[in-house]
Amino acid sequence: MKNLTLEDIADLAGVSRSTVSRVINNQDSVSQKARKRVMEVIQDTNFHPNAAARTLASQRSWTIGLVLPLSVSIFFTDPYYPNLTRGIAQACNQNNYTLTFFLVGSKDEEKNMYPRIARKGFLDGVMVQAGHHGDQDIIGTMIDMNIPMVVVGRPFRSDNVTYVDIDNVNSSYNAVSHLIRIGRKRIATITGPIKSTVGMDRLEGYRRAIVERNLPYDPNLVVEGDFTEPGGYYAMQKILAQKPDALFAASDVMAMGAMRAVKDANLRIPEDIALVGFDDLPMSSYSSVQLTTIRQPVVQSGIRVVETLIDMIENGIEKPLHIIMDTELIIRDTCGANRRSVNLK
Amino acid sequence: MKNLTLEDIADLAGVSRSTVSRVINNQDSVSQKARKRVMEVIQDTNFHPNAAARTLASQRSWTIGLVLPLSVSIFFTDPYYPNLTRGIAQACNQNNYTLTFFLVGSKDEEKNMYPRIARKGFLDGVMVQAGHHGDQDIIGTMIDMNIPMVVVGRPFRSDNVTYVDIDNVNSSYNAVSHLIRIGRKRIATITGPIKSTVGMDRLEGYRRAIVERNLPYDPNLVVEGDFTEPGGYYAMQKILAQKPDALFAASDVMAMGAMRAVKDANLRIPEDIALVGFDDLPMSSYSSVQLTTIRQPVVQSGIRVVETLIDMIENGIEKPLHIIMDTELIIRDTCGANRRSVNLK
DNA sequence: ACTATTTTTGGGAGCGCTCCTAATTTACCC
DNA sequence: GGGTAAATTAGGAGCGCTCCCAAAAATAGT
Repeated sequence: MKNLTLEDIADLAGVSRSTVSRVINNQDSVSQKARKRVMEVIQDTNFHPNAAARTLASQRSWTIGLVLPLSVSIFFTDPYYPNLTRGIAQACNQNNYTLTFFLVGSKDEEKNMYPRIARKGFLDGVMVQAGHHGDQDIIGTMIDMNIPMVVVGRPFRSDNVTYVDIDNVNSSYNAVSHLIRIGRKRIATITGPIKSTVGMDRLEGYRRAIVERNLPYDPNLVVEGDFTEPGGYYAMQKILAQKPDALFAASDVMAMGAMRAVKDANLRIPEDIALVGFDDLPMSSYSSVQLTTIRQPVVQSGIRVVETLIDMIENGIEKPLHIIMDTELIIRDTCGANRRSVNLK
Repeated sequence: MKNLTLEDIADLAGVSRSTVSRVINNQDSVSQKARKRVMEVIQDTNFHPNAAARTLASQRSWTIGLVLPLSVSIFFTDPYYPNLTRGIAQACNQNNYTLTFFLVGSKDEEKNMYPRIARKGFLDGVMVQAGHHGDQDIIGTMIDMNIPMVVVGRPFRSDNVTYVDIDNVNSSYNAVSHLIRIGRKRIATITGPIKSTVGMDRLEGYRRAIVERNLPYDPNLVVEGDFTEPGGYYAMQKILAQKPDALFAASDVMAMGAMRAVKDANLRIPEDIALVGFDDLPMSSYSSVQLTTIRQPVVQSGIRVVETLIDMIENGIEKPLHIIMDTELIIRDTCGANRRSVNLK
């Protein structure tokens, strides 16, 4: 069975190639009669125009890419990424774009992946998860290739780049302020990787809250984590030696690890250690003592990223946009306060 | 800056379009001299051939798709999928294929996604996660469109389809047999969705082990779960009323929920309830009492799926293959036996 | 009825490659 | 050096669309 082409449909419908093309692209200036006839034939033959030919002729692929650089693939243990992906996929479907997926697994792969991502006639635009120094490579490549790009998370050099992020500094400032308000004095933190913007910013929020309330800033209470559960566990073991009365964990996954360490040390949450996490993963509410945390709108961020990118593709690139999504403090059990939620600016 | 084409490179290198094409496609019968010259120019100009044009001319896109149908997007809470995706992405990179991602979010989306997936000039082949009745639609569409396909997990109608799966019946048979061997008498199970092949098969393995050892098959000890943590929790609450002394959970995530229910009921694991899960997620070993479970090679399955598909694409489709990956019983704390691991056929 | 518009239609050119064939160059051998 | 075979090269045709422009058909206006 030979592949059908526009021309075949045209013959069957007794019109020209151009008319069929107009019908398919839903353009006007086609007579009712012709349109109806063509649509029938398309139905009957189950015809779908060849994607490559369309892309070549129109210079548009209706496909966008999501790049998860090396720095990210390590944290693939964090449900944050599946959720982000879900938002992105959903928005792509909604807008009739196709999503292609680049998961960089090793330094070697980067070399030949980046040009492949940016080559012409393939993607209309690109989303890059970033926030580590290593991510500047891919961002630079995309800028050089002049392909529309939206970055997820604030990259290190962000001036000429459109990105979607939350206000990490302010969010964690609020998380820690809450712990102080409740009366805790020795508040520790498990940070994200300190070479990442998320890690830095959430630590900065912690620092500001501490300093602003005239609590002593004790470096022994600050331990770097890696956004994994075991990472949180080991970090918390170190911290426990310092006799803290509260903890701000820069992610829920690390908070889970920390909780485990606290339990293993036979201490109680929140009585001995009050705890606030970050992310509001579904699993944060799957326990008898539920986690107080900062909720960030992961799925919505994904949607926003796609919408922003599509806007850039279809309406041209204006000046770089910095889009900040709202967060919320969800007060549950682990901080010891009464349950409620607080919108953060 | 105009886009470079093959012809431009040819001019710059003082050869013809064809020669440049040969160099790019790494074909022989190009003189050393010409090849060197062309490669230099390609380097200097940072040229990459247009993907759409290549696809149109060669009828190959070097792109494959992963379809997660509606039935799957519900379980996106299970780390199984991120891991599978990781294996798939890794194998794609290795083989220089690009991965596109179709996450079906709603019944409505299906309608216009399936033809889009199968349209010509777009994908060389497709991977479909399946195992529910609802997945027959997409499988049927792909077969009709005659596009190479590998299914992940055994679909309901599997005769004419190539798929990669594990032996679910035998694996859970072994899990339950282990509990029996240890001396447990009232063994309960939380199943997967019973309308899925995984759900059915793992239950069947449970049944066989019970019956074969002449234990009574008590329907009250069988509760359907949904592969989520809260699902496992509620299922276990029901089961606890039946005073079991062991549980086989059809997934680790549900096992986690079950453990939480057991703790909330002030019972001990493994003393009061012995527990075996299924999957061996990393998190299964992140607790003070670590989970005994069936390890399935998720990442490797992903790799195998891709390799099988590429083979079909490049070497044509032979008869349908049914590829079964090995599993392993990982004995840790929750069953009460001595830690070790047992390869399953 | 006969222009003057407007709406609809058809076909050429072109998107940037690959593949094929034929022409050219080079290598080889007596 | 001349003839043959082998290696290399060039360019045409074609992949299946979109876009543009000119031609044809329908409609309007007087």
